Amino acid sequence: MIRSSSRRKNAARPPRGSSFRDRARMALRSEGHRMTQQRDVLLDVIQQAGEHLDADGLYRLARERDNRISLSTVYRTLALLKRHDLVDELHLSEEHHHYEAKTGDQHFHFVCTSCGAVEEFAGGVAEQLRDELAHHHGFEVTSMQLDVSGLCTRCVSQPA
Amino acid sequence: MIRSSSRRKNAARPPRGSSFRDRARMALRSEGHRMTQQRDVLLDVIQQAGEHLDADGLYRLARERDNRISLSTVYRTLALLKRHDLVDELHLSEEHHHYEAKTGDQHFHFVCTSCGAVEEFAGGVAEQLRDELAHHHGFEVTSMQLDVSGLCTRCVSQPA
DNA sequence: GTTTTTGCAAAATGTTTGCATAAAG
DNA sequence: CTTTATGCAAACATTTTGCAAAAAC
Repeated sequence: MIRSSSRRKNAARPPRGSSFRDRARMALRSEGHRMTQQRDVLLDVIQQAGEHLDADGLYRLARERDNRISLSTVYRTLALLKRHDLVDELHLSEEHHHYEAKTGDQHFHFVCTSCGAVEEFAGGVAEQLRDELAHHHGFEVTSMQLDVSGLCTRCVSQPA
Repeated sequence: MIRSSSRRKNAARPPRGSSFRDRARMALRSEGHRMTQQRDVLLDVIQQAGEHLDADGLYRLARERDNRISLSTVYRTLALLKRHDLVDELHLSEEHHHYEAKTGDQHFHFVCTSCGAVEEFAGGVAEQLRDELAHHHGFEVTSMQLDVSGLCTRCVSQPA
């Protein structure tokens, strides 16, 4: 007997609140991309680790679970996810890129210059800024990236 | 006859409102660095061109004036200027770094996703954000970089 | 004359790509 | 069986470095 849960497989979009992994899976499939072992592991790693990993970090984590993955695949997958707006590529102050699952709610980054910790903070500033730019400059804002650096709570209290 | 302008040469710091070039010259000399032809040209180029050039762009411009300069020197000079807080290194959404003379007054960047134009805008947001981060998170902010992307006035009005 | 800076070529990074093979559908 | 994705190694773009020669002081 067919229950109201577990609907038919061609559901148009992932249910509200679904995990990054589920959303990504669905988005990729619906565009005719194949769900390979490598992509599956990567999606999981990105979701779990969550915070600001670089390609090499993701590669390492993925490899711990399944060593049949190469760095090229990591890059290719990240590019694919980026194209589908599933991850954000961050340009923090380092020489390489960082990636994170896109959540929809705007948040920004704080990097501690002393210990290197990266923390996120939500942006009430965003809306205000968006308006200001629209009014004063005629810009139509599609994305913002705010990166702040300085000393985090711990490093403030215990100077190096 | 000695006039009140043109003071003695060991003035402690560059006069208020002096050009980037002058400030830089002075800062470097006072630290025992030598003022070479190459550095001189570069300082001038950075000052004149002003906006967000990458190393290669600066190299090209410098070379137009004096072909006795190499890309290595450009990089080395930029690193030196960065170390002395005379230029900012920007991490816009591209693969290479951009540089600009540090002015002291906070400004942020808007990149048009359609035509690629980079515009600056001053930040009244800055102070507010600094306070918010100090109070809510205990961060001591030393620098902020805000990069906004979207459509600039022209591209809004004349869709591609 | 001593020390710093330069140019060059070579190395080091981080990322992308061509191509034959493997896996997905 | 057809098409897409993978691994590998090689290519690329940007930035850094070692070293002998040149320029600054």
